Amino acid sequence: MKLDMPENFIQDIITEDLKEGKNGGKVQTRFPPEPNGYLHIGHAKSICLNFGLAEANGGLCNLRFDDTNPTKEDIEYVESIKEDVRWLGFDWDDRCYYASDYFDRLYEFAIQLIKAGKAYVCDLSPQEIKEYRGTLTEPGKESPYRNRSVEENLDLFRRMRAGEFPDGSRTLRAKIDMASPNLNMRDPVLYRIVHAPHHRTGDKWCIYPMYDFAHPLSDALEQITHSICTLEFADHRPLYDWIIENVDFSDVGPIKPKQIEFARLNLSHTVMSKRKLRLLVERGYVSGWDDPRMPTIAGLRRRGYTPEAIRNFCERIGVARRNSVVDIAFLEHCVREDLNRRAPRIMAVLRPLRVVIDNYPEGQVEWLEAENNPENPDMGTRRVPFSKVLYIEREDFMEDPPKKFFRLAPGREVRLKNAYIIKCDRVVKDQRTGQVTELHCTYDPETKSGSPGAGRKVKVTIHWVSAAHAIEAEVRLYDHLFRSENPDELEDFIADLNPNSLERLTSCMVEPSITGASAGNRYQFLRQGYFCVDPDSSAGKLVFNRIVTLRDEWAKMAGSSDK
RNA sequence: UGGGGCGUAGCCAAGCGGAAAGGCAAGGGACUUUGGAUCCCUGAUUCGUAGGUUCGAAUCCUACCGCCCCAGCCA
Repeated sequence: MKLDMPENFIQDIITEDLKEGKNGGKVQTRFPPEPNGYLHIGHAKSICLNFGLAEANGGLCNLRFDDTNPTKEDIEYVESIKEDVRWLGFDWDDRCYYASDYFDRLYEFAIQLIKAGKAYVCDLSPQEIKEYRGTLTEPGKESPYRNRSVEENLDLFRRMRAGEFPDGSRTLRAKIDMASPNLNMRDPVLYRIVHAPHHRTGDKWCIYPMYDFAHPLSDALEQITHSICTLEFADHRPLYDWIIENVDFSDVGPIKPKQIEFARLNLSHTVMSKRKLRLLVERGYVSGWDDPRMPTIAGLRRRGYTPEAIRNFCERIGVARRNSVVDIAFLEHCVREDLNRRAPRIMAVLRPLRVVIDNYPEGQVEWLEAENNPENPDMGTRRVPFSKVLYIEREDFMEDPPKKFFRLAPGREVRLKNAYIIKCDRVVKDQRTGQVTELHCTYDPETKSGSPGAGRKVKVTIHWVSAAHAIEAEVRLYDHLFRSENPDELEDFIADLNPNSLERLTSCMVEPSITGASAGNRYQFLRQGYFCVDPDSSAGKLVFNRIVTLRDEWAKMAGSSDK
């Protein structure tokens, strides 16, 4: 996987380190997800960064599951995470690690700290620890258990491990500084007692290391040179460094990992926290983690996004320390750009309006040639059937058109893509509702595409499908999940859900060349957007997801003031 | 009122003492058998504010203002 990483401040740091000969010229990164939820596009940014930086600097990136909290993690998530990282196009070879694989060594490191008088077993309850911690503006108080002897600490810690004490009754704490202005340094908990089975280590442990202890040491064990994480961990860096400096792991290697923080990705019109995404899934606001409206990798994949588009997006948004909200329009731009080059064109009528070509011979069928992708002639051509009765898009006809409407109207002409110019002669309406039910048109036989007479200009070209040959399909149209640009800052983000984020059209008509399409296939429906075959499709019925619309000048005009 | 971060166009984002990159969005035009694509053009006399240093400041200094994060035995 080759990423064209633009320069960023982390690359600057790496470049500087390399110049100074740090770490023997080695660059080693890691992507460390906690298996407690599905990956989303924010993780994609981190994945691209970690794998990209490693690759750009001749190094490697490990996949490491940060699974130190058995009560929140599950094997289901590790499988989905692996699938998503792989799908994005990254390869960790045989370097898939688990913090839980290090539990034995981490335990030894803890013993080491105890022996050095730098950690102690504390009997304070969770509530007491909180009270002793102090506040943002006042220093904390030292635990009465802070100065136990090394022997007693060793004994107690071994018994913690042996399961002699109930959950919450004791912890192992680092002995640092209860008066530190950085709360993370006020004797942070290193180990807690949790009598819960772990998805990988089973019942072997009843004490589990905290992130602040496990993470720097896992990095050390893997000899990570640059440990990249998000901004909220900046306050933890002094603790990260304290662990690295106070634990002796020189037998594993000389590299002392350094933590570097960057701003996580926020996307407009969606939420990114696992908690909120889980809520959407659990309360049924979406169909699942892979609902095509979700910003999860699984959701984007099902929607039809390509890994290339997502990677390109991640590379182009930049890496900085400033909190920001990237406009989702930029993500959409990235897929359009990718799909414009790759997606074959086909004609599909989403909201059919029947058109009868009065002067076209009954029963005649012409198979007309159509380009598969004007951007790429190598993609070849196909034949589409033309006959007397067609469907066109309801939106492509207006009985009383406004000034800028160039499409079909009584007495007006349009070109049918790859076919003929037709003229609208008569409008048939439902007597009761007044709804237009059918158009009668005449075609100009001289204007067949490719023929000498085809040069005649009309204002616009529309798509169509032969009624007798059309394949009926369901099409799901998606819009932003939330109405607000930044639902995250709302008191009640659920109330901001876009009621129109999904529209299902069940009687769409697609040209017959679609026959045989399978889940995951992507197409451009001419003039409408990019669509992807959904796994819900069955032999009898295709289901499409709209990935993204095409840019639409007319929609912009129509959407504004005078329609 | 403690500590840690961050303020460059509507949204991202380069810039690191010597005349404010680029992308998205927006607007205008050319072209077009997709109102698609493509191609042109239009934006900051100014970088949160105010002072200061300097021949010269978005870049250095000072003060102020604003926003984000931290008081889980979560990560």
